Amino acid sequence: MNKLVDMQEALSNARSLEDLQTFVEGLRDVYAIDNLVYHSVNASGGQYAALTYSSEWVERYIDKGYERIDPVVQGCYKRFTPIDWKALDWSAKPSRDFLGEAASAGLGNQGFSIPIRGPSGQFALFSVNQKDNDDRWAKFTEERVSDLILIAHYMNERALEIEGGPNQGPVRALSPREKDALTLLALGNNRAGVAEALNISENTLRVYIESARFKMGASNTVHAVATALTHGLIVV
Amino acid sequence: MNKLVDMQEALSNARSLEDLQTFVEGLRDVYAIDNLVYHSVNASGGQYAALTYSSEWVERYIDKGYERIDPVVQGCYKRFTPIDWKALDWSAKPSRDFLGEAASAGLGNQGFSIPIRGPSGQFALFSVNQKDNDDRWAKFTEERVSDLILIAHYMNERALEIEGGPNQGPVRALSPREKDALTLLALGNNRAGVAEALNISENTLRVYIESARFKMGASNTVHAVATALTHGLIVV
DNA sequence: CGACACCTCACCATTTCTGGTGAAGGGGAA
DNA sequence: TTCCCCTTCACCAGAAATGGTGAGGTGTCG
Repeated sequence: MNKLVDMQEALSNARSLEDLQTFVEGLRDVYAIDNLVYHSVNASGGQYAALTYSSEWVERYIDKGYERIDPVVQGCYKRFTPIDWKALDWSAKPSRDFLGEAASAGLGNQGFSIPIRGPSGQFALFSVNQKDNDDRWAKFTEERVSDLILIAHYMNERALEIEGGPNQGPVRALSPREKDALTLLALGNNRAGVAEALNISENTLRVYIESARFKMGASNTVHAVATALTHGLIVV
Repeated sequence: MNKLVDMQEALSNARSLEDLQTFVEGLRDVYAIDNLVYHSVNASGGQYAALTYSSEWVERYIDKGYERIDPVVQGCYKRFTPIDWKALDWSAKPSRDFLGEAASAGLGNQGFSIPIRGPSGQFALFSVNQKDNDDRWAKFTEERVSDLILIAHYMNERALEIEGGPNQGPVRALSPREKDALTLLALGNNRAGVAEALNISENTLRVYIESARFKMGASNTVHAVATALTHGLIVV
């Protein structure tokens, strides 16, 4: 009996956001986990989540803007590798208060999260939460973390493909010169410096910046560079 | 005999970039793959690669700047999910020429790549290249892709931890107001708009932008926003 | 061949940004 | 309590970016 294969198949049949919610609930049961969370944010700020926490906790979390102090979110955004919640920094006072509140809301004491990054600035967090002692939790993570990493990535893949999910439309590709221009600007050059580096006149340079801006619907240079960056159109 | 577990152990013992090179060669032999490539680029443009291609091909590739036309690189930068090279766009003339050259250099006709993204704009590509017919290749990918996804992620993790590898030092954290300011700028607001949104004077806003610039060593606003973005200091 | 996208350059008035300096109250950490 | 960082505001001159329009050449795809 291979749980991983079953889960992958269940995922490949998911066709809607509701299916993903059903999937995380099924995953929770199959792996005997207390709570599971999949949460995705895209470059436009659009969010989508499928989770098994109580709606009271979710509402409170959103209401209070806890994502701003939650060490899981704050810590994972700067990482890319799965991390046990114990390894995060809980020293700040707001963090400890938050921890107490979470416990009151019925969350388990153990957890780990898998950060997932996609193109266009998409970022998702796949978290497992469990009420358990350290020994059993260590055993659980050792056994399950590989499966869950794969499931997290497959789930993110599905979520991005599903209509209305965290995905967002493509942006028109940039021409080589437009990429060059925006890349050099992102690196800190001003227009004069970029024009010199590219060996073109500043007037020509402006045409590239403006056409790139137009293509991406950006309102100014800062916006254009930021958009190109978050959409993976340029690499700095 | 579990190859995956062996490989994970071999990886956890890697302590240097040379060890990673040895690792990819070992991985190639254990999985009976023709060629393997791990290539990482960080936000500062620093690059590191461990691969099994001939040094002639690597030199030629770098010399000619083939990363600019290689559909594998171009295609993967916009994706986050493993992809078979057959599914990429090879229609452009430079792409087809490149394919011919690669074949002459002894590369196999089949391949897939696993894009991996880290924080601070780190991006790595883990590619498998094989000379094989479609049927056997399909069977190979079906059997091995899960293992290779995990290995790719573990390898990237190790590479980032190794001194001199693709990782780069942290940047001083931004204050909440500094984040607000840069975020709104990245979204396309000008200073007047940001000041209004934040309900502060434009003079105050400037202090934030300048102190953020100072912290990140950015030479202007575009650079500051780009840096904050690629280092995961702000989310747009 | 014609459409279309790309690359190159110019001009000009206006808006916006930058650099540098000074100052004051609030809060947390040592 | 003292020190440092955060937040808030002001002034000013000079540098840089912007918006809009026009126009020439090259290459590719159908």
